Amino acid sequence: MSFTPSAAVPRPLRRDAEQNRQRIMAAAREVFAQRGFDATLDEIADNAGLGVGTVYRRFPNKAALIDALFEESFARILELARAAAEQPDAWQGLVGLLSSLSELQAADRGLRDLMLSQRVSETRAAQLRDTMKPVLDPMVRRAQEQGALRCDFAAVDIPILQLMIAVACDFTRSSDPENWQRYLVLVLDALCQRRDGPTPLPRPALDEDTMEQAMRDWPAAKRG
Amino acid sequence: MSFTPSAAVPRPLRRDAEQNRQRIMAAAREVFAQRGFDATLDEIADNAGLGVGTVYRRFPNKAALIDALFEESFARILELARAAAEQPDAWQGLVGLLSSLSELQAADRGLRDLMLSQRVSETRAAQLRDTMKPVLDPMVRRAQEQGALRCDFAAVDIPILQLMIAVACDFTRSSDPENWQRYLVLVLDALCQRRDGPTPLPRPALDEDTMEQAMRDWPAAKRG
DNA sequence: CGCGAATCGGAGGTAGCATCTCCGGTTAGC
DNA sequence: GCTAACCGGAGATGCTACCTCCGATTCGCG
Repeated sequence: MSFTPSAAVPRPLRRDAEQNRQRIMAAAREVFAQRGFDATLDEIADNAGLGVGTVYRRFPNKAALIDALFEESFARILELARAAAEQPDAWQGLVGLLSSLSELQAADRGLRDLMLSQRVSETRAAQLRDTMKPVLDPMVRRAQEQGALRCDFAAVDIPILQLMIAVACDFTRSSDPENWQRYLVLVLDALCQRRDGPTPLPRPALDEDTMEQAMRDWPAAKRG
Repeated sequence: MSFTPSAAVPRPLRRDAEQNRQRIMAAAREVFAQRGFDATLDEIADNAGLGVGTVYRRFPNKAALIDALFEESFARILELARAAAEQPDAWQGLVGLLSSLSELQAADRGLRDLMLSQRVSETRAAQLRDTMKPVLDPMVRRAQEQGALRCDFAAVDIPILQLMIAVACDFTRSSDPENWQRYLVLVLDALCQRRDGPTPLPRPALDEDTMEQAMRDWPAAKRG
């Protein structure tokens, strides 16, 4: 039993190979961020300026590549959750967390696929859930005890709300990639215990033409 | 120039053919309701107890079949919208409309694909939008004037909220197909101008195991 | 410098899936 | 009974994504 993370490496990669491995990872980060996990490995290879074969020698398959990138993204998400949970005002913490997560997933589709367990291995998904739960649960309870968060809310609702915001984001992004903020604030107004008036929405509603175009551009509407 | 809708029908279908046409339509209604518009015509043919060839002789392609079913579904949606718009209490009308639409789309995925313009011909989608707009716009304005609906809400937000509820519905349906109601009420609480406390949520949050299973069963998470 | 092992490129093999066609066999109905 | 209309469903077609293969190239040790 070895305690070093990289045990029994028979031989380090040749220098060019190692450099290409880095390039592949970088390209994967970028391409996955834009297109999500259903981007092709061919795309990633192109983006890295390499052939697909090179990618496949370094990573046995697509899942392995995603897995190799998992740790760093996972750490980013966990970091946000921890920071949010440490806020004295738990409601502010929750608001901040939902905002940051929405922003991340709006900017990086791969991260979103990760958060929402799309095309992530079952093990990884479970790992993420198990790590997040003990961080989120107390924060939610505290926000409720402090009287700011509605008491019928539950921590498991968080991913579902993220999913809802993600869809709104996808749908409205073509006209302005920041339009998701409107729907985030709407959701937050749903979560608070009581309020005298609406929180001002940070973005205007889509106008007629934009809406029409959004329906066309929307990837999920593939024609029938 | 003829004013009859079915002009120049060269000859009525043979009796067995006409009966099969009905069977196909019925099967399509059922299968589309369960699986949405990406159900295969092969599935529909099976369900109708016929071969695919028969379906394709009657309808030149899948889009034509969907189109043939469009009118009746379209009428149902429009009917709901009109009824909602006629309510004296416009807020109640809006709440009722969002509820009914959500219920429809939860029970019939085809209807949802129709509402959200997925795989519906551009002409049809435009037709639906143009008909709905003059019904929804005044209702929204009235609800705002009556002081119940937040003033920064817009009628174009309605389809987006439907989309959000649809996703929540998809995600949570495996454990209980009525779970969407929880998220509908959340959304409604976001829309009202002011409230002293939260509207009680009609469904409990998903429990731990259900949540885990939901992530697995979810069609959008196709594995990586 | 030279040589063998490691690496690269990217054209295609393979697989899966959905739409739609084709034609030998069947049936309605005059 | 006879013919035009109809049926069935195997498979042609088209597409897309994952992955493999092998000749050409490059690294880097001796």
